[in-house]
Amino acid sequence: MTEYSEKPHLILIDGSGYIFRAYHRLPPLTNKAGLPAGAVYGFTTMLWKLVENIRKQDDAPTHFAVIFDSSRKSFRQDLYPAYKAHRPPPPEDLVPQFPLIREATRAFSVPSIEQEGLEADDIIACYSRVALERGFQVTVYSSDKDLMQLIQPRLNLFDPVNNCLIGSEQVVKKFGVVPEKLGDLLALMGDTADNIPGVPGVGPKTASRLINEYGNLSEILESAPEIKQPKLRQNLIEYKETAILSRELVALVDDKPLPEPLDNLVVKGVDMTPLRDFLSEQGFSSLLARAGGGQSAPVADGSKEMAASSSQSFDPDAYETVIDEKALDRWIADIYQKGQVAVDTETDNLDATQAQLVGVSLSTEAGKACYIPCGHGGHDLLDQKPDQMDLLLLVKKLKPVLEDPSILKIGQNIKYDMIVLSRYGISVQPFDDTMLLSYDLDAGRHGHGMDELSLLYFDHQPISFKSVCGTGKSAITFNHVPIPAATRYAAEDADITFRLWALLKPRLSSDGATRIYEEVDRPLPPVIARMEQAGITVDSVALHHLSSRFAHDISRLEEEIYVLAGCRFLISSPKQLGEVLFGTMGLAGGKKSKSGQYSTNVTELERLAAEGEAIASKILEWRQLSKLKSTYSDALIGKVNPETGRVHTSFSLVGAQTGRLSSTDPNLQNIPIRTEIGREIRNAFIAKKGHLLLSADYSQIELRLAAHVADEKALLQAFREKEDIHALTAKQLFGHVDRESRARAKTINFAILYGISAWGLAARLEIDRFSAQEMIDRYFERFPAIRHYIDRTLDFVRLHGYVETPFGRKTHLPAIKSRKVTERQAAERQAINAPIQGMSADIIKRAMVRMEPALAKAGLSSVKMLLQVHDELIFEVPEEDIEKAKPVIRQVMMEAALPIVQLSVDLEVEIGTGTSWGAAH
DNA sequence: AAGTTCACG
DNA sequence: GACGTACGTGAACTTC
Repeated sequence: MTEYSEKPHLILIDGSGYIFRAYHRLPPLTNKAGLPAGAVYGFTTMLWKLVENIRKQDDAPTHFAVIFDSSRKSFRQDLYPAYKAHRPPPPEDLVPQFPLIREATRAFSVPSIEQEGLEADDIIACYSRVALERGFQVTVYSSDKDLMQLIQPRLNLFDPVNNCLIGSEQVVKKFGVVPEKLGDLLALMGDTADNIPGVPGVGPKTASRLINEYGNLSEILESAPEIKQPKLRQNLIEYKETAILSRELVALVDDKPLPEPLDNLVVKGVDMTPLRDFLSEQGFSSLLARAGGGQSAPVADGSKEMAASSSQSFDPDAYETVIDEKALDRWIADIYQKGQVAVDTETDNLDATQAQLVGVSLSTEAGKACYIPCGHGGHDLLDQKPDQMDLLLLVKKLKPVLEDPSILKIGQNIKYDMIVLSRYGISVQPFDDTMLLSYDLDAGRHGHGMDELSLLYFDHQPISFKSVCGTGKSAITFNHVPIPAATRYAAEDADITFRLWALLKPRLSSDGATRIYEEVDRPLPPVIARMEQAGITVDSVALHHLSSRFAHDISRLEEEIYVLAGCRFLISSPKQLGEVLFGTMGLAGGKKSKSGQYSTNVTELERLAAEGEAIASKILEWRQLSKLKSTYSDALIGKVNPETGRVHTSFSLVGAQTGRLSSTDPNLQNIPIRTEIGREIRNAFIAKKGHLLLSADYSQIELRLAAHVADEKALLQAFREKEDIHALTAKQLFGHVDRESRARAKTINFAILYGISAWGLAARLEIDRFSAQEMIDRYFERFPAIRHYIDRTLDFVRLHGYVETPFGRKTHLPAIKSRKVTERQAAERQAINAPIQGMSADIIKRAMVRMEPALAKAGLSSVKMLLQVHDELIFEVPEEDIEKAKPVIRQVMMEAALPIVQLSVDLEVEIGTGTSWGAAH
């Protein structure tokens, strides 16, 4: 037996878990030989990362192996033939990849282990037992709940998805029992994926309660007759044998002989030859390049060239925790010397409007960052607070810096920090926002979250919020994070933010994005922050009434639907509904969706309803009411902030590729209006006492902008003469105007904005493709400049890979070069639409920025802007100021494009007022 | 986590 | 000759 001078550490990779994750994460690629290799590639990159990262760790492994399932049969099938019987066979394009994946493992000089009759979990258990007996530390890379049974001192799981360790504590948090009891819990619960029966009616909650009450499974089964709940008692008695069988099935076997001696798993350097051979055989050229040119591979003799590929590496131990005044003064002096600082606030709530400050992190140069805790420790009196900075002192010291006009503050999504800090009397300015920089430079290329940008630019995976605070119910708020961990996380965020700024800011001018950043997006965060903080009042009583009315109608409809269907089923399940309608009931209609399911969407149901199927109209009504109840009346009540009594949405500045805002938690940009019953939801948005809501919306702004960018004289003239634009189109296309032809013309006008296709238009208008094509041809005949605009735009996007608005907002469309026709055509339609939708967004954003100063100048500071819904702004106005406010708002909105863009068409603004949002329309 | 549906501009 | 269709969002729900 070999002796190790260092403390031995064994890492075991659950290979099967990795395979399936790689398969689902990646598109179906093929290798050089034309065989499917998406999973092979994914697995290879994961292994690469793993091998590379492992070397960087302090407790680097001395032993390392990847474990695979050998075949689909294990001893468990002998025990219980139905075990995993419901599992569909692996996808057919995955099957040929299994042997390649084992080959990949060996190419990295890593042992690949499997054993007939045993599952990977069992082999892992066997190695773990032996290693622990020999005094090893063991880490199992898997998030499989069965493997969590193994957790004990010196053995942890590492969850590769969330990048965090899973120990006893996490198991208790997740399941409510210690790892030793997990087998009993899993046996009681059962597992549908593995077809482990368990005890009916027992889920995770009941199982953990029973275990904590009675100690273990056999005690529970023995004490079953005493249990109070009749159904549970009966099930525990009746399914006693099933429970015992389930216990055997979930138990991991740890006493089989090892397929390879433990000593054979010792970590060696990577032999480059087989690795390069493998990569080149598969045609993984980017990886080959990284492994090539005589450079050594990831683990080879501990060299650092992989880590050095990013400009400067990240060292979490270099970050400082600042808890005394002197240290803070040193940082402030450094900020004044440098002239700029990256700032990030840590709080106890993701919702900025409710968040308390927990700490602040600062960074003044790459690699140099600190964290200043000021709100750690629990909030009840008994909880001890750690040594940290006094909150009031911190605010007093930081306020002059954050408000100093000569110091640039850099944030990643700085709107959040502005909202938090404003509640401590700090108004941050001037500022840059790295998220907005990225958005204005690279919309359409990738996302703009910090983790994604860090990985992209620095090849560095930041410490995840999840790994610090956990997820789901067991998540803790940041004030409960121990300060050393908080420093590593928070200071790193400031460090990354600073580095992103240094990288992205210079690109503004070289990429031609200065105008859109400076004139449209950068001024927005404080404006939107104030809107979010203002919130809007909802009438909870009215919403409650609506909810109960909906509930009543929904259950009535349910009964009627069941009668018509002749059976009970989950109406909310499209799968079950499709089977009932088109299977059991035998209604006409075919398989529609990609996954082979019957389509049951509005169009289908309306078709059935028109054919006289009573059940279809009932389902449509049921759907409408369920939607209104669950998404609106129920949900909005829960979103009322207890402190303000109002609902505060969060607007995302980078949510849409085109420059539009988006709204979340709750989304207040999709409140119903199109149906009578839906509009009642909108009526529940009300003005506060003595005020009215004012809604101002741009009339047909996108069509006007299309007319402008295309310079289509016929359309421009029609707008100038205030003609009904859809009626005009109807007249041009059909020679006459009535309700029907105007509605069709309206559809066509929209189709133009969206990038028309004969098929799409045909479906919408329920005509054949040829008539649709004829209509499109006629449209272009009458409005030739529109066709010219489309052609020009497509030429441009094919040449440059992006389109842009007159304000310089770019949308990148890399799919324009796709070899797949459908992807390419989709990109073409986006290219036609993005400049128009984007310009509309630019204009309303400029109006929003100018609105506050304009109102203030007119003595209307009490008018509050509350919401933006793409072409509409909602204000709350004191009753007596209504008439004075209207012309100010109208003028700002109409002139918002000036002076950068002189539109060849007027923008019209329609204004309505009322006590509710519904009434203001 | 993906797929389906549906609310809005 | 087949493909699969409007553009942009977010939330709830079921299924795997």
